[in-house]
Amino acid sequence: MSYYNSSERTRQKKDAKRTSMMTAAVRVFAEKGYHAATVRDIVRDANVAIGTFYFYFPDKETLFVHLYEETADFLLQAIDQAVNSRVDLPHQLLKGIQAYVNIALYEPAVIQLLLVGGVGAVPSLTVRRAEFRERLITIWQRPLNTAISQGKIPPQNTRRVAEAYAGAFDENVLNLLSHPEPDIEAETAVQEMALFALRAAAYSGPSSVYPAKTS
Amino acid sequence: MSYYNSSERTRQKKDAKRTSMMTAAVRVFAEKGYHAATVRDIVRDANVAIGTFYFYFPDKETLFVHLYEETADFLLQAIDQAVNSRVDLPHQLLKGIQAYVNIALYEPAVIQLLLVGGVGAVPSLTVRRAEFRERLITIWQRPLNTAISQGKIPPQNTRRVAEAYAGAFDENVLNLLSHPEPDIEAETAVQEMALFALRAAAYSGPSSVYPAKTS
Amino acid sequence: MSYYNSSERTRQKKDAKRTSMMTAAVRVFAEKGYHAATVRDIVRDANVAIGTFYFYFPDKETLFVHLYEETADFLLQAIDQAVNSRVDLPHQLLKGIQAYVNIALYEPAVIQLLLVGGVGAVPSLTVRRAEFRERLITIWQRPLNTAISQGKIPPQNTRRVAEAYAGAFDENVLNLLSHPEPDIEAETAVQEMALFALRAAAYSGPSSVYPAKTS
Amino acid sequence: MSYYNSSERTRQKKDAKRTSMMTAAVRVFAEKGYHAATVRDIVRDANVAIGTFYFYFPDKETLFVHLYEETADFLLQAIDQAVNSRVDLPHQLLKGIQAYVNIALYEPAVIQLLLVGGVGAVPSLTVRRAEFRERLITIWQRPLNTAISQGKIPPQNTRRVAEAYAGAFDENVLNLLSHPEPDIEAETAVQEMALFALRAAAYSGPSSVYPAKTS
DNA sequence: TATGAATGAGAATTCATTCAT
DNA sequence: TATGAATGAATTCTCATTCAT
Repeated sequence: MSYYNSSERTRQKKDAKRTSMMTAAVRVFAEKGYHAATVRDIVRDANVAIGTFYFYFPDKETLFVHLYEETADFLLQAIDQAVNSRVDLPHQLLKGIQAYVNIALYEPAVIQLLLVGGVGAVPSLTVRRAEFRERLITIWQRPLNTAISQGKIPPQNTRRVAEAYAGAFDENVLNLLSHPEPDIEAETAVQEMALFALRAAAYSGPSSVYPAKTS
Repeated sequence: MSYYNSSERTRQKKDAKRTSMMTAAVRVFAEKGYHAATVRDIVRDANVAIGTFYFYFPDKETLFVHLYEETADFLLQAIDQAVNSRVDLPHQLLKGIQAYVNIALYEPAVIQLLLVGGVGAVPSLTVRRAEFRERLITIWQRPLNTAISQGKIPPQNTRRVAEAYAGAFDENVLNLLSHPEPDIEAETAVQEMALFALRAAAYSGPSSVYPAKTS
Repeated sequence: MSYYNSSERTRQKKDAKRTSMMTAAVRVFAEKGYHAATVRDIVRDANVAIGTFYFYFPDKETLFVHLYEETADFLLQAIDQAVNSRVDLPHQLLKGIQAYVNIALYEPAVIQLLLVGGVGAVPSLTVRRAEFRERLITIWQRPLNTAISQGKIPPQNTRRVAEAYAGAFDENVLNLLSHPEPDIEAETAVQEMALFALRAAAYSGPSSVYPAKTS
Repeated sequence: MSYYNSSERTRQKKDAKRTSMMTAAVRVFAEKGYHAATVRDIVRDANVAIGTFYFYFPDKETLFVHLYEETADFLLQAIDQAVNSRVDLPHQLLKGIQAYVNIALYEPAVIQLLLVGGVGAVPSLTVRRAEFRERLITIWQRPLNTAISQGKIPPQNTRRVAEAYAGAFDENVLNLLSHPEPDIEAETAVQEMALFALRAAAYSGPSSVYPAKTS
């Protein structure tokens, strides 16, 4: 075991390769979807032999599910942090949406994986997808509940509204991405989405989230 | 699938076999998704031999795409008709949503096929999916534009709002279906969805779509 | 179903192919043993495509186990019938051994399959092998028990003796088959084996099983 | 595997690693059979890296064959010594059988390896197996020949009888081992096997090998 | 028209073996 | 000597598709 203490560099190399393979896997899965993506596609993209794949991962499905969960965690955490960084509903929505759109712009594979890639593909994914949606909905629901208890918005079925938010934002983001130059339109989109959400919650406080627009 | 009876393509009675295979295909595709559904599954369900499948359809993918389009047409037409049956925004939204929810309740396969089944599965579907979303968005956009020109709602980016509607309704419907007894909750859901949409469009007319609820 | 009543010829053809594939499988399994025999070997031998194999059989292991059981049944039945065709121990042994040796000579694959081919190979075979040995031992044990009750041989542990018979005959047969011209030596071998078995059971009746040897 | 300590090959203490791998290999091969046993299984069991395996052994098959031969040598030598330690047929058989049964009881892996493990599995083993059986048969044949020349048993085909002995003892031992508590029954089994063998050789001298049993 | 036996490309996975460190 | 990451040939099995009847 301790014959050569090269274990440090080896470890790092191994981790690097592992990471590079996962990156390749995300690329391929995002591009082709779970079924159409073959293990051969992945290893070709990662420039390793097929056996190497199975040295690092037990099988294709496990890797996919793992990637899905990791990606979901990443997205949810980002949105959640953004939302929690503010205390008033307008800014909570704005920041949350901003976080979502940013990820969509700079890591489009995240959206591909979570919203498109493996939707009806892997049986064992159905559960994870449900969990992902549930957590996403919860993230949007919390600020709504708070706003109600603070009297900022009237009582309403926040669960349903949060669901609607989640679906609405997905569709807006997907459409944004399908544009030729998404980043240019992004800021406008974020504001419109936030205003949409605010109105939908019957928010009647300070109407704009941008102080400049004082009208 | 009762909704196929309304299709022009199936008026020829002689190919009841073709119809039965398409019905079976919808069932199987909806249940298992595109990839997991095998041609054998379909013909077994339709009680015909596998050769018969290839007499009527060129291949699995073509059939799926065809089914997807037909299903999309069916759904879009139903929503469109419902929307167009009214002239005021509140009722347009209400009716449209109602139509959507009804179809989801009584032909859940439609939702499976369009929203879940083959999303990231079939390459040649990407285009059709885009078209489907586009048309769906257009359906929701039109009444918004009308309402603006009538001064019922303030000017706004109706395209973005319509996208949000489409996504929001999908998510609400999907969540509704995942409940144990969707039909019981359906009416409430429809109203909440309509109110959500109305508020989101900054509608400020008669606040309720149901006269009884005068509060 | 009844469109073409060619079902008769088709059925027969199918059965014929099925049989020919099983024959090929026996050949290959007997020659190479379970693991070394690949499905490709079998279909090559049977002159069909690899898919055809899986059209007829669920998988390699199931086929092998089935073949093993069928072969075991065949051998056991043959020996059992031969033994039961006589009533005195000498002839029972003689006939039983004769049957065994005959099968070994004319269907050597039977011996390969049962004694060599898949001994330590397939987990699910362990049970079948144990059953096969058990039944074989029982076949040899019965005439011994009868002989004891008739006073033809002294009381003894017939179970152990029957085990010894089974093992002894196997080894004799295996050695016979490894000779250049087994059939020439076969008759002598059978007699020697029978005499061996008779002596081993302490049989003291008419010493020869062949009436001609009256001395 | 204690019996390898007696091997000349392992006298060099420096390669305890080699020995530990061989021991592990015997364990694993005996437990799973040649094909199911992977090199990884072996090195895991021996607590070394997989590369180490290939430093000591050219490949899996060579090791197996080597192990088989060594194990065969060990068993044959033990039986041979036991047989040669006596001069009269009854005790020669008794001692030989005793030696065999003892090894089976205390080193069951020996029996697994030689009789079960890789019988039809390794092509290059066929020859070694034949040699092993040949030597085993010879061991049993020699005392028979001696007994004939001493007039203790009538002339007979000692080759065939020796084959039968070998097969019979194998089967008896295998059955003994498959019992829940083999060691309890072992002594009885040995005596019955010896008497079986004596009778089968038409031995008519002092009937019991145990003077006490004077009946 | 209808059948279903037959095909074979292609997918996932295993595992003996090599080799840079 | 020892390690274990990396390799890729080989295997089993699936399934869309074809075609003789």
